[in-house]
Amino acid sequence: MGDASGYEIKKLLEGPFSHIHEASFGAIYPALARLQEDGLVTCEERSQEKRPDKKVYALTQRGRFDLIQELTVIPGPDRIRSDFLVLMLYAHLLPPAHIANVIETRLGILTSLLAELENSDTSPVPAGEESSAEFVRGYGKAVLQAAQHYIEENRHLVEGAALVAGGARSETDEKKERPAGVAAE
Amino acid sequence: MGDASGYEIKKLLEGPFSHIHEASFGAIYPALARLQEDGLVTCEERSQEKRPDKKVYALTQRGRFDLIQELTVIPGPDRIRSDFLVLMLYAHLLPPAHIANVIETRLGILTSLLAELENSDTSPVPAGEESSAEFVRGYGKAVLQAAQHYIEENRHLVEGAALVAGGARSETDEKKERPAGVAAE
DNA sequence: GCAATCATGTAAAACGTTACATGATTCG
DNA sequence: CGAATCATGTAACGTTTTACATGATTGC
Repeated sequence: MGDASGYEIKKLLEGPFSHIHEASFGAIYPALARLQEDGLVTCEERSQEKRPDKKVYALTQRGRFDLIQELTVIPGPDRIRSDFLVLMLYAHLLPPAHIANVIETRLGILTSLLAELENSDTSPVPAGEESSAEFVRGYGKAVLQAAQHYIEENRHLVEGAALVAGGARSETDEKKERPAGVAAE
Repeated sequence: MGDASGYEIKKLLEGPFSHIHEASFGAIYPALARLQEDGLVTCEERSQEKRPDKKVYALTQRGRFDLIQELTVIPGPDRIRSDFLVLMLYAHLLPPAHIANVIETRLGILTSLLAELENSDTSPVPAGEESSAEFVRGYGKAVLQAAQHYIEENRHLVEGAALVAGGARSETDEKKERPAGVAAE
């Protein structure tokens, strides 16, 4: 999708592409070095003023060919690790105030990911790639919004869990507790 | 969520929990062995007729305590690797027939995952965990359905070239991959 | 002044998958 | 009769994170 440095790739994977894939610097930099060794990308060093130098990588013809080869494999199901959902599965074991806190944090995460997707609407995309990029962005929006709405409308299922079981509600949250949404009943 | 063997845990992560987390046998069996060594689970060997023996693991009190400790960490964003979305990002580089095939396969995967979630509605859940389990199942349904609907209504964005090329959309496409790859435009 | 952003990279350690080994039973 | 399901496990290999190292500039 155009030339980029390792740092820029990381930022993309944290922002508008966070619903697609993730990678750390320790994965990205060695990968770029390997690709360059194999002649699949070229590297152009750019000096910048008031900023560290950067290395901008670009696909070679062989690189593009190899990419296409990789892409012909029919993809299996997405691989997901949701610490959030694992936690929700055991919501009944935890203090309701903590669950409320987790839910608020999650809604904040979803809101900021959606905001980043909206922002990237206006960012330029190379010719011929507009509709592919639009499809992927739209997919992210649809899924993130579904998650957001579902959580908003069903949070009572996990925040109410211990209300039934216990008589007293303890304020013994050793973490920083910011309720903000426990009341509704 | 009750006692289980390694094999059963794997089946859960392939079926009703596939939208939460994944793990292979090579991760599960060593993990169970470690947990047992640390006294966090107990293991009961059960002989079965006409089936291999199985080892049924159960959380100990210390195991449950440790679990709760782990769960008090506020979860970050979900970690996702979607080969499907990566491919869609480069849809414009691939033959439209191949994209159509990939889309059909994906819709099939989503349908079967949803079916498994519906099935698990009727499976028994230990007392006190009903609403947590329901929340997580409902989340999965909401998100998978959103993906399904989005793909159905926006597949033209990535299959676009096929529309230009003319009507003949072959239903004879198998789930098998055709190594076409280089096929010209 | 302190934290964050920009920017690249290495090495140890942790993590996880894949492939293999074994073997009975059931389904088509 | 071959494939899938049930069932556990190991080892090699590959991948990935985490932590460290460095350093200028910008924002609060």
